[in-house]
Amino acid sequence: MKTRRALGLVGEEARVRGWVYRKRDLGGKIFVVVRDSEGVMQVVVDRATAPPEAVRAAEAATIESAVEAWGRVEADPRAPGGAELRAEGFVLHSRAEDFPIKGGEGVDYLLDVRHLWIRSRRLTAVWRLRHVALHAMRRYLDENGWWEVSPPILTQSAVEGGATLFEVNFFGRKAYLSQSAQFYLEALIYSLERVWSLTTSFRAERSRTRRHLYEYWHLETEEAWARMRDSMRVAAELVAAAVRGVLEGASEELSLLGRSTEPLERAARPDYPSITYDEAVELLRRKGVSVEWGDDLGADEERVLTGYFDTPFFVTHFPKHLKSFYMKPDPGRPEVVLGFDLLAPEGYGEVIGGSEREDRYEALLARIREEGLNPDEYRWYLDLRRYGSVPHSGFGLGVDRLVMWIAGLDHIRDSLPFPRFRDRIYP
RNA sequence: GCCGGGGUAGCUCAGCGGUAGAGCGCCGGGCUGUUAACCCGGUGGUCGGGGGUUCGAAUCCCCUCCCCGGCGCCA
Repeated sequence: MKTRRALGLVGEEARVRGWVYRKRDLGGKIFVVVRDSEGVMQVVVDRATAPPEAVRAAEAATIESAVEAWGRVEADPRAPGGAELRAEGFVLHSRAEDFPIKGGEGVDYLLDVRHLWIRSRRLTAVWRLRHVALHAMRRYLDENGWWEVSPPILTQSAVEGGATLFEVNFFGRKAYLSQSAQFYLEALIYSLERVWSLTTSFRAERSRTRRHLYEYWHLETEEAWARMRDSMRVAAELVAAAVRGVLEGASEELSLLGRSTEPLERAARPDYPSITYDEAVELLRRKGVSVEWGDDLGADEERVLTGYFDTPFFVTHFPKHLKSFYMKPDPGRPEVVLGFDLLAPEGYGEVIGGSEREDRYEALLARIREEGLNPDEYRWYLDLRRYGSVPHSGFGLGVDRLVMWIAGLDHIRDSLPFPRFRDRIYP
């Protein structure tokens, strides 16, 4: 049985198995803290009362050895969790060699032994929290009429800039790892209308920040007939659903991670404020940041802006030249586009980017040419505007960034088990 | 790509021209209740790699590789 259940069986017999988390061998007793997928439990092997073979096994057990123990559960305030197993039997299933992680190691070293580091209680709590957040978002989409679809990862052309593509050899031809499923989702709205996907996206930007991965988990939506505001509402509801899901289903993980729940409670309702790019520039100037209209909002600017809000918030209507060619210009103000970002508070920054898409063939073609892109490469994408084009909008959510904010992590690498960032590809 | 910091024992680091060090870990011993247990003893090194200066280089110089923090780019 799991340690969590065994801890509640005071006065009864229990049997637990797992890995040695801590071991303290005193003269008369051996204390072995056993870790499993649900927590830890202390096993006490008493040299005076336990069978000799159990004592020998406990003596031989090293940190991270796989063990199994059985006996009576007794309440004891000195035991972690308030109860412990008084061993009547103890078996060493597999003795671990000297475990290379003892505590106090540096990040570089720990990343080299990431396959072992991921056993830590802290990281385990993150994976659980992540599961809960993803589950909550999937459930929200499912209950609101969205179809989950499976777009390709191997693609021929870019969605974002071409300089940041990972190239692969496709039987002698060049192909690329997907940066975004957006174009494929756009193709699917003509039959399913509301679609979403969860895929890995790849960006070969040589970023050295704590919020970039080369390979990240991308939750994207696309909806026919939807305007920018419709898409923003979905984005807010999706994030709020994830936050609520974690508050309800991962409260122990939040507390193990030392995460304050106050910012999360404020974000549990999807009524996030929204400002335009123009207003953002105005707010920044008021704080003494020197920005000109048309400048991109960098990390410093984002940080200042997040100081104005204590919930996630939107920034909308960016200057056209700052954003991708597929975003639709505002009909009343063609120098800005109907695009939006959702920024997480507490300095975490951009979690979602979305827009209403350009749905007119000629306008899209003109924008592709304006950007110096080759229209031939976007032929099938342009085709979508030739056969029953409709207004549509969508967004992409960085799952890892959302988890990073919800869990209160100080680096995106710990939002997933084997992060691909910097020059790390091992393990 | 740019700016800054750093590579010395298994790990974290000190040493910064004159015989390679500490703490932790590990191994052995002790201890009837530990919470990263404690006490005693032992173990441990291509000083990231290459070249140079010097009587002598971990230490100074050049090249190179790797790591960390930040910027830009984005999710």
